[in-house]
Amino acid sequence: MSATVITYHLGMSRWEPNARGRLEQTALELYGERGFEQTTVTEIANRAGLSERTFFRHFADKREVLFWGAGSLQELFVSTVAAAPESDAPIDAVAAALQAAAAFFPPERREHAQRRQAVIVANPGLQERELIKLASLAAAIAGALRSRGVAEPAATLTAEAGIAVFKVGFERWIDDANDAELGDVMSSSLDELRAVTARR
Amino acid sequence: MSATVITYHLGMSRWEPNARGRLEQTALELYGERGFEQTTVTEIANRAGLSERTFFRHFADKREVLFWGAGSLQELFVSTVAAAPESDAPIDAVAAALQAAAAFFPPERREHAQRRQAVIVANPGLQERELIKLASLAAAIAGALRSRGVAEPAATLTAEAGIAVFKVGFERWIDDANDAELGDVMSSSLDELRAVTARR
DNA sequence: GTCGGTGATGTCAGTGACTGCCATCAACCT
DNA sequence: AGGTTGATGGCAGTCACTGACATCACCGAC
Repeated sequence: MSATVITYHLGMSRWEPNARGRLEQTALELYGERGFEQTTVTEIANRAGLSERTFFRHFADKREVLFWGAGSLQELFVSTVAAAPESDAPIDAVAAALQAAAAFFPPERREHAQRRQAVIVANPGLQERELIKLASLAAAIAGALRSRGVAEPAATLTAEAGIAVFKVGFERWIDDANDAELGDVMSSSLDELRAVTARR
Repeated sequence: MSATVITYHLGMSRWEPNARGRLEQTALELYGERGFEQTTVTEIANRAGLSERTFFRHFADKREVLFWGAGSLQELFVSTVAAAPESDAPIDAVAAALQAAAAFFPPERREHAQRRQAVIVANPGLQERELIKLASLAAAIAGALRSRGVAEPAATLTAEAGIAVFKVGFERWIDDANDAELGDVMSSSLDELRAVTARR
């Protein structure tokens, strides 16, 4: 363990910069090493050179530290759905958003995503948090579809279908031995969903 | 508030029977009256004539008391999928399970379901718990489909599509002003999903 | 240049969820 | 009668999370 150096340097501000980022990184490390439940918030904060209280100023709870990035993904989904050509069917607007989202996970990020996902699947509480983030994403997509004039329940069902594809696609991308592009996995997963729900 | 009478009666066992059921009912009442977070486990247990410690012997945590019935619903889903004719396509086996599940919520149970759902939608933590129960349900359905010889990712996608229909259908049934049968709502929701994912 | 406001942080005390451990006591079995 | 079992109570302890208040470098107004 490398001691975190917290000293004042010439030209530096009062505190080490990027407290939130340090907390995020430290938390992922500790959750990975000892497991989520065996890690206390005090440990995370101290290793990051901060106090427990400061952790809770940056993150609403012990789980949220792993999900802080979800907001930008949601914005990307919503803006892509909104920007799709009017002529696109709802499912095609969602398909476009899936491609845009896939671009947020380039091959370089796969290893980090794997570590993160390993922590999440090992703890039910973290899975709960992931699921509610995805549900929030689905609700936002449904809202964007409604803004395009899609009625209910079509908007919600299309959004939920899109999230189902995202979940399955992302999981396959994480687990896949070959290094397929996430966008391709998303495309084939959507195709598969269409095949599976098609009337015979 | 009616005082809970905890006395020993001739021919009765040492404790009032059905401790779990009393805890469940009391918790729903208090969550509804004061809200989930404003209710302490001690309050629930005491009003039910038990101790906090006993609450946690019956339920893993404060949220679980509202979700104890999920197990039997999951069994119903799985056994119905397993019992569907071999000739059924995966989505049709899931459709049959949706109908079987709908029979678990006859019109008489709607009012209770509404009260329960009102508590859940008012609290993010409870929504998280509901979502992980649905995810567990989806995983179980996917497993049942795999036992029928359905390959991945078709099994998981079909199961997730089924859960999406269940969520949307259940919510519509709860909110619906007219008193449609849940089975009918499920059918039309599934039709809508098919329409929305269909290729043009 | 000094002075007061601001923002990020620390400290501390408190509440409540949850757990481990041990005691109790009626019912049941032998 | 005596031993076992099962559901419970009591108690101490940990830890997540919150509110209130103090600190102190920075920064802009004067």
